Amino acid sequence: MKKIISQATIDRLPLYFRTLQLVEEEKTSIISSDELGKRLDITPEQIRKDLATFGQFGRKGIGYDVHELKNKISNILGLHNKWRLAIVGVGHLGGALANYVNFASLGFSVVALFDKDKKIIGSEVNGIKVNAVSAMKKIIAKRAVDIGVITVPATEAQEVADKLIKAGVKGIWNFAPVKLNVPSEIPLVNEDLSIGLSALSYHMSQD
Amino acid sequence: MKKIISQATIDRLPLYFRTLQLVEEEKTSIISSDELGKRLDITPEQIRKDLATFGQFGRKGIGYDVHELKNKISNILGLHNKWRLAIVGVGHLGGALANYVNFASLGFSVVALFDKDKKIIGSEVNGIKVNAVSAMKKIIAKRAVDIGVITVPATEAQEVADKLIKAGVKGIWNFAPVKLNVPSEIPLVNEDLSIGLSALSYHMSQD
DNA sequence: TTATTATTGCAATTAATTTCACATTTGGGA
DNA sequence: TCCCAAATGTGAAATTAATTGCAATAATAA
Repeated sequence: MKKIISQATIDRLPLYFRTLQLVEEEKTSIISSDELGKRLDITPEQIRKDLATFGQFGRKGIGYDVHELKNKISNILGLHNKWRLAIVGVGHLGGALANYVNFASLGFSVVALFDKDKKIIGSEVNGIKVNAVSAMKKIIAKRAVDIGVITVPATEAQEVADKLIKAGVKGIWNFAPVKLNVPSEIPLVNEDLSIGLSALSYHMSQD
Repeated sequence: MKKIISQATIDRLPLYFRTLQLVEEEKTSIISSDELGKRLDITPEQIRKDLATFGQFGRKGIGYDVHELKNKISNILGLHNKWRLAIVGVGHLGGALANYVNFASLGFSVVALFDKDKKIIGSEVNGIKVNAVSAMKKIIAKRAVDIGVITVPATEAQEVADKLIKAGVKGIWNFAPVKLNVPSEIPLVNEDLSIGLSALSYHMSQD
């Protein structure tokens, strides 16, 4: 009885979650879809519809319990899993992600770093030692890595993806600007910066 | 006679553009929607529909001229403008973006860096000197900056956005996980890493 | 107690996007 | 020259997503 939730809805849930975290810190215990919508520029109807896809637990005339809703969304998104990440490619972007503090508030932690460059292997980034790509299989198993983060050049990304999957990661977060082929049971999310930048360029050119 | 192109289509155009760049390097002069689709995992019908929104210039029975199509997409996306970027917040992420080479192939260049931390101001990143946020107005005008890139903490992002707009930038690329209020004539693109990561977590939790 | 106001949940509708189906065009080979 | 295979372009159908309208519920104040 798996309810199908649309990708559009899934992409809005983190926004709700983050806003609820902030609201919770403000010691507010109830919030309406209207207020949540104002903070995020999303219509309250859209929010109610999104939330309704996974059950009803708002209270008519009142609103939603902030704490309860936050936990519910956290569960839907699987954030209680405390996912463990390995970053492959400790260049500028990989290094930045290794230091990215916002992960922690979502329950993610970086537990391994890999690179193929001998000049980088052995150094430490944010307290984590950089290992050789050749040691991937062993270290990923040992540190119980769930998610592989790919921050290598596009030309090497497919090879790295194959290795990560062979080593046992359960999902891939890809920053390389290339389409990766992965088995259908391995979730893959692409973070393609050139799309957003190009879209910005497009909108700036319209007048 | 401005043709309205959907955001979904605009987001696919950079993928077509990038693939065409690669195909061009392979010295291939003609490509079919079928071949392009295979490389990107997008149906050929979808590609033809997307391209049809801005005119018809494929050749029936033949396909599309790689060079012509690439240039056409570049023009649609406004990539011929050679946009000039300023990055505000030279932390790990801002520093990584300052070094990001993929920008160049799309015609973007980073021409200014700003931070409020006195320990960082005056240092150089990728050959560009980091300036104080207080010098923003003057430097943005002088260096003809088009796009402001926000890589400061969420709590400071709105203030930075206001300053960038006052200084005259024509678009904003925001990496801070917060909803920014900007005038409707200033295009804004949000690059929210927690959305993708949360979506990955969601899909990994479904079984 | 009763009216009023706030707010959710949901069905119906509308809008946007994708997929399908096929007529049309082009080049090449018999 | 004529037929066939390979492609595009596009209207129609199907699907997916967003919006609208409203009944139902809860708290509060008269």
